Amino acid sequence: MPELLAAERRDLILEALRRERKLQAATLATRFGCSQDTIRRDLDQLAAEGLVKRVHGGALPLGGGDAPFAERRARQSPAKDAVARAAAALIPDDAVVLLDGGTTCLNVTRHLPAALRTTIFTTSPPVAEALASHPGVRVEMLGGQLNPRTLTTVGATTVAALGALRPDLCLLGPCGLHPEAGVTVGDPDERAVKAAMIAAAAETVALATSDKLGIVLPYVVAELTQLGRLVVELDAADPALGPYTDHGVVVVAA
Amino acid sequence: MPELLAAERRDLILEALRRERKLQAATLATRFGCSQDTIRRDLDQLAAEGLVKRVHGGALPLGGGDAPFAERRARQSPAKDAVARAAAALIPDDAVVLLDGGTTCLNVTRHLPAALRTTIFTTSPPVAEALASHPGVRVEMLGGQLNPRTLTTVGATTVAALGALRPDLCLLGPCGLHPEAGVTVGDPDERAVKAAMIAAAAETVALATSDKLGIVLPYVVAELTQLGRLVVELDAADPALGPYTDHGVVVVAA
DNA sequence: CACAGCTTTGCAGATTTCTGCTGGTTCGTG
DNA sequence: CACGAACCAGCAGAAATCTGCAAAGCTGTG
Repeated sequence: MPELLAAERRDLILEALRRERKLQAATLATRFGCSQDTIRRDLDQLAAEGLVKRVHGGALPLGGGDAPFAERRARQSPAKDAVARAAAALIPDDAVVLLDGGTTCLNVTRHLPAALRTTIFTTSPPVAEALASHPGVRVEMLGGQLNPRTLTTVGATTVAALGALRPDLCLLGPCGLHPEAGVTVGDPDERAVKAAMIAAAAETVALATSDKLGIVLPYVVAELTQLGRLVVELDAADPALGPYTDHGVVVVAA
Repeated sequence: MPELLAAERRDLILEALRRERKLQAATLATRFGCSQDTIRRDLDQLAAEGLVKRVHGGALPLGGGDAPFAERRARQSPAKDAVARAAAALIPDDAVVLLDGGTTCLNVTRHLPAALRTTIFTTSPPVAEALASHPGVRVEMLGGQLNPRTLTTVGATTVAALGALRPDLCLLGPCGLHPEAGVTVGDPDERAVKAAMIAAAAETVALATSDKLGIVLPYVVAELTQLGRLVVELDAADPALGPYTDHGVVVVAA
C-alpha cells in the first residue's frame, strides 16, 4: 500500500463522497489506514473550502437531501420551462418517441398539446407517471434497474429493450454538450442507455439550457454529428451556438 | 450496513415531508429504525430551524401547499396503512421480492425498515420512485405498456420479463378475493400480469383490506390455494376469514 | 551536516453530541 | 371522565469531537 499524501487523500475523499453521497469518519479511517483525527481534520478543511457539508459523524454532499428542491427550482426556471415547451412542440402526431429522464423532460410532459396522439417510451418512472394522465398518449415504460439518483432505469435490460425499437424521435435530457467532446454524462450506466437511445432513434433532439453548453463530463455518449437538433433558450444567432451549427446541429430557439 | 447519520436522517425527513405532505413520528421511527424520541428531537430541531411545522403526532410542511396527487395518496385509510405496515414486516433481508402496484403497495414502501437490504421488482412507476430513496433497496422496474388507470405496466413485455424471474416473494395488491372464485381483477391485462407474478414467485402474499373479501371481478387470476398468506386488518379469528384459512391461506392480522 | 521552522500525524483526556430509556405530564378522543 | 398516545425532562452509555501536545517528516539555510 503506497503512502497517501494528504492532498491525495482529500481528493479520494471527495471522490468517495460523490459516489456514496455520505461519508462516515470512522469508515474512512479504516479505509485509508489512518486515524479518525486525520480524517476529521480533512473533513474540516474540505468543509472550510466549501466542498462538503460537515456533520456530526462524517460529511454529506453540499446539496444534502434537496433533490426535490432542485426539481422545484427547475419548475420555476423560465429557461428550462421554455426549452421544455419548445421541445414538446416538436413531437408529431402518430409518432413513436423516446423521452429521456430529468427535470426538463418531465416538464415536456406538461406542455404536450391535449390533442396529441402518439406513443412515448421512457426510462423515467416520474415521466411515465406524468404522461399517464394524457388521454392521447400511449406510454411504454422501459424496464431495468433504477438509478436512484437520476430516477431512470439503466442496465442491460434497458439497453436490450432499446435494441428492439426504432423510434422516430428521441428527446435527450440531461447531459453535457461540448463542440469537441460531444454529448457526455457523469455515469457509465447512463452513458450506455443514452447511447442506445440515440442509436435506436431515427433522429435525436437534445434538450439543454445554455449552462449545459461547453460542459464535459467523464463519459462520452455520442458525437455532436449524431444530434439532429438542439433546443436551447438562446437566440439561434447567439455566437455561443456557432460551434454546434458547424457540426450540422440544427438549433431550435426556445 | 450504512448506518444512518443524524444529519442525513434529517435530510431524508425533509425529503419525505416534501413528498408525502405529512409525517407521523411513529411511522418515521419504524422507517428509519430508531426510537420515536430521536424522531421527535429531529422534528423539534427542524421546526426550530423553521423548516417544518411541528404538530402533535408529527410534522407538516410550512406553507401547507396542496398537491392533488400527494393529497390523494396521503388520504389513506387506517386499515390500508395497517395492512401495508404488516406486509412490510414480512419482507426478509437479502430476498428478491415482487411488489405490485396500487395504493396499499405504495404504502408498503413507506414502512420498510431502514436497515432492510433487498431487491424489489415492481410494475408500478410510483412504487419504484418511492423506493428510490431507500438506501438498502435495489429497485428493478418491469417494463411494459403503462395502464393509465392503475399506473402499472402490463402487456407481453411485462409478462415476458416476469417469466425470467424466480423471486422469493410476491406482494399482491389490489384484487377481489372470494372463497370460490379465488383472486380476481377487473382488467384482462392486469390479469395476465398478476398471474405471471404469482406463477414466478416462490410464495405469494395478498394484501387486502376487508372490503376486498367476498368480491368477485370478471377476470380470474388464481385459485385461493395459490396464495401462501393473506394480510388483512381483521383479527385472525374473525369468522369472515374462515373460508380462506380452509383453503390453506395463512392469515396475517394487521 | 546541523538545526530551526513548518506541517502532518497520532495520542490522551476532557467535552459535547446523540440516542434510547424511564417516569411523569399533557393532549386528543370517545 | 377515562384512556391511550404523544410529549417532556432528565439520565446514562456510547460515539464523536475538541484541545493540547509530542513525535516524525520535509525544507531551507548557514
